[in-house]
Amino acid sequence: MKKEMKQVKTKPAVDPSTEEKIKNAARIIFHKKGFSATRTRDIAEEAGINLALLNYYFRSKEKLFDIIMLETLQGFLLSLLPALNIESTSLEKKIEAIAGNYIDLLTAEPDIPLFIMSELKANPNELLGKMGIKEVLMRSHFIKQFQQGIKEGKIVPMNPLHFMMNLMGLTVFPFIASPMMKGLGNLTDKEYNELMQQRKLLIPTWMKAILKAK
Amino acid sequence: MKKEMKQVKTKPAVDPSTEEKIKNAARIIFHKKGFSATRTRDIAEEAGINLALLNYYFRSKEKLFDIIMLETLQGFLLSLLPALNIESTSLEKKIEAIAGNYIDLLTAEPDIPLFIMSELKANPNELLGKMGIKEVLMRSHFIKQFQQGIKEGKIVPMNPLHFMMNLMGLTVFPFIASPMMKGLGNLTDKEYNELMQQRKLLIPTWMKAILKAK
DNA sequence: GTCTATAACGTGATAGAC
DNA sequence: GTCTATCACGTTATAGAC
Repeated sequence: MKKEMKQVKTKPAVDPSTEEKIKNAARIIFHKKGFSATRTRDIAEEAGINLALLNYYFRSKEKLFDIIMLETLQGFLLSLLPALNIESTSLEKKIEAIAGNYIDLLTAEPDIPLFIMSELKANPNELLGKMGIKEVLMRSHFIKQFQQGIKEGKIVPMNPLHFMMNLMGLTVFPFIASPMMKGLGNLTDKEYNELMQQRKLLIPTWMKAILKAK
Repeated sequence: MKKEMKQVKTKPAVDPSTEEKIKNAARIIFHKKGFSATRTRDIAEEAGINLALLNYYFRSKEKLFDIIMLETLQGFLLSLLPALNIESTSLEKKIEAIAGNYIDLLTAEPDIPLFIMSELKANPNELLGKMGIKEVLMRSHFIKQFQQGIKEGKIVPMNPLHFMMNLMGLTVFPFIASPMMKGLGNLTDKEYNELMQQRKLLIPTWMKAILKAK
């Protein structure tokens, strides 16, 4: 019996609502600094609004964070699904699509992986369970092709989790470790991004080799 | 002209000094929660001492953190060196040693990688430069063997950084992503550790395949 | 809805007795 | 060296005017 009605936004892209402005600011700051290190004042400043408005719209720092966390995790995991479930493409093509998509996504938003891993560990919640991502992933066409390949002797038998860890490790880890890697290699951001672009082609090659390695 | 003298510890193992107790507690809490999320009160409680003593010995939370950070980073990176510089072993054997060492280290202290990556990013300092690890790594026998392999046509030409990222990605990433992977795979800690143990043998096989992949 | 001012609380650090 | 008590400050959240 709620009486409030969602306000109709006439030009959401040109003139984002205050709520949107706060969420966008929160996303940026939370991703960059994590929950504990961000102050609500930072978010308010980034959004160009007053601190009180944040609590007016979202009641608390934690509630705002939960929203950002959920959206971020969904964006990260669900971006996999389209590639995973196209029945017409080979396993190799799917690997190519996943690596390419992730590298593009993370080049644009490099803070996401470390944010997710840190906050998921700090707050072992049931988010992953609620999202039902596990079931979707494990029943995907991608996994079916993988197991079919094993059955046909084209792929060396291996726990699918190893396979997922390898693909993610090769793709996502360089973004998590970029401060260290840039430091060890004396690389500028531009040079590092070029390495990442190279990996779009390299990772599928490597993954193919891994599938046959024994 | 310092007049203070280091106190002689008669039984450091049995009866650690207060300073040691605080450092050990700080290491545990900082590794688990990172700088921002840990409160000095947590450290004091973990150490079984009073909060005031922490400031008496280390002056500030930040100074204590810097010590832990330096020691942790050294422990993580320098643990590589012995394996890297043995001239009598093959590249394959070195990969085996590195993967095995890291998996053992991180099974015992799984918080270390996420701690290092997070804090290195939050505070882009010159620690890595100061440690001189870059030079040591790039001039190691390990890298020489790698480049020799390329010259002899036994290894597909590849930026050494890709090689390092791959080895670290396959080895270290599963520890960084363990909350997510355990969630996706519905695994207990014990089952996850078994997967990690399997990887001691699998990673060298995969890395060997990667070196030849084209 | 948006602001200013302030309350309520948590945290790092110190004073001072022992 | 170690403790209790307390300060000083920053931060989240709210009250209340507009």
